[in-house]
Amino acid sequence: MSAEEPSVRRRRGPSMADVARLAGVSGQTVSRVANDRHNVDAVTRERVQAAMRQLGYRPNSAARALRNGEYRSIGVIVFELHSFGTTRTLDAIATAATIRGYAINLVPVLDVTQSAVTNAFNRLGQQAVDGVIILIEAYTLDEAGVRLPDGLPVVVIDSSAHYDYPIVDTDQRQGARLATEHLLELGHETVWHLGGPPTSFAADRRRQSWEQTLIDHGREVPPVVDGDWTSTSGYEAGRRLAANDAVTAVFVGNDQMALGLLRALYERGRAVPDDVSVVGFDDMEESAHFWPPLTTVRQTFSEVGRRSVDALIAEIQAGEHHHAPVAVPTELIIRQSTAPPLNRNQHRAQ
Amino acid sequence: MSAEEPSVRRRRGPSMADVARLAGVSGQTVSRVANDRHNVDAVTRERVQAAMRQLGYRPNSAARALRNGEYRSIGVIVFELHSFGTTRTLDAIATAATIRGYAINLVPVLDVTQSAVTNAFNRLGQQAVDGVIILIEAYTLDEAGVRLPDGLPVVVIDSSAHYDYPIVDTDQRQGARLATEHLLELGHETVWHLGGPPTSFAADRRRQSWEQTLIDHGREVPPVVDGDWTSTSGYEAGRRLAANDAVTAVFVGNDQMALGLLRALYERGRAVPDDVSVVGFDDMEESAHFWPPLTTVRQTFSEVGRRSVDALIAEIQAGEHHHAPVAVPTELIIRQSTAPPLNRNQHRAQ
DNA sequence: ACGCGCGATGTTTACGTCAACATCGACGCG
DNA sequence: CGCGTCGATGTTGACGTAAACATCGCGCGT
Repeated sequence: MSAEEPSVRRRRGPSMADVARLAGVSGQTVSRVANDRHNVDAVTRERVQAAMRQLGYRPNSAARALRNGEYRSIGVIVFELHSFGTTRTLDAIATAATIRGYAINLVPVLDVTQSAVTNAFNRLGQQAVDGVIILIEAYTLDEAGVRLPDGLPVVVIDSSAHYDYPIVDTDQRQGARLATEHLLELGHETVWHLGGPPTSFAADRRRQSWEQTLIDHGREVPPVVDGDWTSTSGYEAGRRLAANDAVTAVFVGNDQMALGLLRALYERGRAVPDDVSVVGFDDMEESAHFWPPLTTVRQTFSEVGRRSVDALIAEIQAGEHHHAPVAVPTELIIRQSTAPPLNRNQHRAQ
Repeated sequence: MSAEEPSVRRRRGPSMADVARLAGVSGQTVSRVANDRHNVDAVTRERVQAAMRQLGYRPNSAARALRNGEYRSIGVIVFELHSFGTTRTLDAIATAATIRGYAINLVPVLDVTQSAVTNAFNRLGQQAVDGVIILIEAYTLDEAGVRLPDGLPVVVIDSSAHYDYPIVDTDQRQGARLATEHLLELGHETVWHLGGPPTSFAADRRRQSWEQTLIDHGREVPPVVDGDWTSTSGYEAGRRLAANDAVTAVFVGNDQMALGLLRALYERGRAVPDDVSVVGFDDMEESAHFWPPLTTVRQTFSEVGRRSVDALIAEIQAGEHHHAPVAVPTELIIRQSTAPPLNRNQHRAQ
């Protein structure tokens, strides 16, 4: 142990040339072995592999990237890792990319200012990536007069269609309609909405679709209350809704805010689902254990992640440019936070 | 403009040589401008920058890495992005690394098998990184007879001390003691424990510390119930605890499981905190809005992330090797899920 | 027996950047 | 007025890899 100690920390590991020397072959043969080419004699291959093992050789990916003109790496621009959706999508992207043989380069936007976004884009421009997935709520994108280098393939998740980039997203419209119609079918006269931040396109589409659904069914459209996706904002907005006896059904923009609303309703003594029905959006793992277990719209984040990686790699490899946005469908998960409305008498009686 | 158009623009962008030609200088001068060296005439600098803009030049990071022998990139091995802690820590790592001028290379372990872990390590060995942060629950590490290439600096988060790598982690012992003593001070005779998976070192340390605290106070140590961090497992384990009238205080290994326990207690008709007090661990954003708002131990994930990046960069740049593990302290956040026990009479009366 | 073909292996070179060294001209000082 | 100095800029080469091309030797067909 003491004799082996690598006291002289050398920056660079062994190169092909070192392996070649030890194995008594040329560098090219080492290269062929490293890349699993077939035209190498079995004996030679074995000898080279032994040399690699002995030296602890690992190919220098910088040299490889320089030589080949591609990095086999995907950049992912992310604003924050606090929301359930972003996290899950990132997870799915990482998995899909890994399976396809691409590495992930995570580029956080440090704060909400324009300059921070521009900065992140610039950083990414310098980064060793073949393409980029943008995973930030799009308003930030819109505000920043941001330009990624031409010729760098880009896929956008959760965004407006302002950009000439392919878009992959959950089918927000379909999900919001599912939620709203579920509540109407239970017999509620109308459905209130606790929405996400107005700056988010996802929130905006859910709001629009909720509104359209109500209109399609000839119902009144109550005023919207906005949160910012956090359960704290859901609680605060929820207190206003809880104080309003006309509210019997609420479609909430995500599960975290729904949790805040549930709390506000309890504090006000309004029973869920007897007095008020609540539907969320996302289906986080926890939602099944809220009290009562939350009826919600399940997003298939894994699918969103996978599809965006597929789209990006298609662009990288073939220069394909799919303009048709991909919309991943949702599914309504009915649990115990929704029920038919009690009529007024029963309600008051209880 | 049209005459100039590089219509056959293939994979590779413009290089220094292209910029140099357009600006009428040597490549070296372009390099100096790109790297903000001071010894360039202001006029020349301006001309070069104009050329860069016109061509959309961005330095080729592969060539740079090859030349300089460093990637300015950190690899992060991650098992899953489902748990609150992992996500937050990753966020903090990404932020800290970016500030220090390092990129993040995210390497997911695709599943729990040994080969997947080994595989991830191998992938990482090929990756363009100067160092590695391991952010997976350590048992997986232990089982896989894993070897990262020598000379590649590594920092481990949430792990055993079996490895010769620096460790940064939340002070699990102190946190568990805080939680347990809080419940004892409220007057509970003893404290039950709903722990994380036995394979997790974090879970193990919390369990040990809870037990030690009880022993130090001369209390009985009840049998442990285990979950796997998910709220579903918390619910299932919680049903057993809820059915046991002797249980008046529970320290839960994380907030997600605590949510499941709360649900189990409600279903059983046991009031929180009047019949049973509950303390969680983590302090997720949602915990403040559980019903009742959860008393919990706050982990400062941002600090854990920052410290691990600091430790890693110190190793990368100076070859320093800190063996002293870093333990980041926790803080008890008292909310409404804990209270003194009702005495038996009152309890039965209600 | 001779040459052709083919598989195994070697040699050369370029990928883009930047450190090291070389050069060149202007300015100051004795 | 000549030489030294210093700042601005240019030239060369090496980082590690892999494609393209070159070479070598063996077996097979006639």
